[in-house]
Amino acid sequence: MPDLHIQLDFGSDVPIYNQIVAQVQELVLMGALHPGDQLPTVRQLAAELRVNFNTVARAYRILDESRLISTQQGRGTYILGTPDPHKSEAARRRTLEELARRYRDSALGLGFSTSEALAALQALLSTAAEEPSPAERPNTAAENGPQEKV
Amino acid sequence: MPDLHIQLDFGSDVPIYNQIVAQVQELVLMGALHPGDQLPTVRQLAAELRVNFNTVARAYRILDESRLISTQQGRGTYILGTPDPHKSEAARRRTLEELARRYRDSALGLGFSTSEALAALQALLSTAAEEPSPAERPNTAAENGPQEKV
DNA sequence: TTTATTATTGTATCATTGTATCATTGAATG
DNA sequence: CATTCAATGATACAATGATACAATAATAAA
Repeated sequence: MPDLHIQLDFGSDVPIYNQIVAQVQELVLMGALHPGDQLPTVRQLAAELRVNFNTVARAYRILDESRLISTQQGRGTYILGTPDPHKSEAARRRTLEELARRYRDSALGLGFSTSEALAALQALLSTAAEEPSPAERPNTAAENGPQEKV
Repeated sequence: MPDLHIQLDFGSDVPIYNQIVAQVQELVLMGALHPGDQLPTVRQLAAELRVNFNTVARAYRILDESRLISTQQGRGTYILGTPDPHKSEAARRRTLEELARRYRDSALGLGFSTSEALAALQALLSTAAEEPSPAERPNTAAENGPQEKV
């Protein structure tokens, strides 16, 4: 759990929670925080910064909504995996193949044939015609990161 | 002791224990788990899912209270009689569709298109040509399950 | 076999973490 | 002034984790 060295300016007109948001974003961008890293708890950081922990929680929630971190009740908050660009194309491909294997095995385990599994996927993809552009979609999933407290 | 192939989404707002409950219900409903089958121990499943075993225990307790499983201190947890003995074909179909949805969403989360997801599955199914016939799968069912002293 | 010991299983209790809701503050505005 | 509203604080809560415990099984000892 790294010390974030966040510096607040209580005289500023920019709200505390926004200062926290900005500085965490900065730390991630500069590479001081890596995917999977656990952030201080809302109460720890709040004590360090001499603010109410709700203010830290509010900052964390904003960062969570922007998919930069993952806040998990009872577990903590973790830096979320960077969207895509850092993962090599080969690694992405291997992950996709692993997902396909899992889907096939699950279907077989339920007594379906591989052709039925394939047909089910085709049916799903044809019904949901509107396929969101990967560029626009705010990276809903991938959630690889935070479950392991590194 | 079957591997349940439970997949958790730590970023979701639905609690872990509810995700476990839902997926076990699913597995029973579609016939992947039969009366008498022993579930993984709370610690085994917890280690596999990277969560605290109390979380698994909480899920098991909920399933026990709904009379779907029987948790027995010192013995383990076992599938009870299914409330609906005829696992409907519709339920199996719904489960397959849910699995397909998960596969698609995971692929999209990795930045792949739906067509790429489909192609990956097709490639996998073509390479592994040996497909076990569903008819051959013997019902590994409850024939001699570990007598539940309920 | 019988008994004692050890291991494994689920249970109970509390601590820790983030969340939800409302109260308070203080500055902007009329 | 009074009003309003965003920012922050206080409190209660839900989800998860850590630890000790009790019940059952498995094994060893007598």
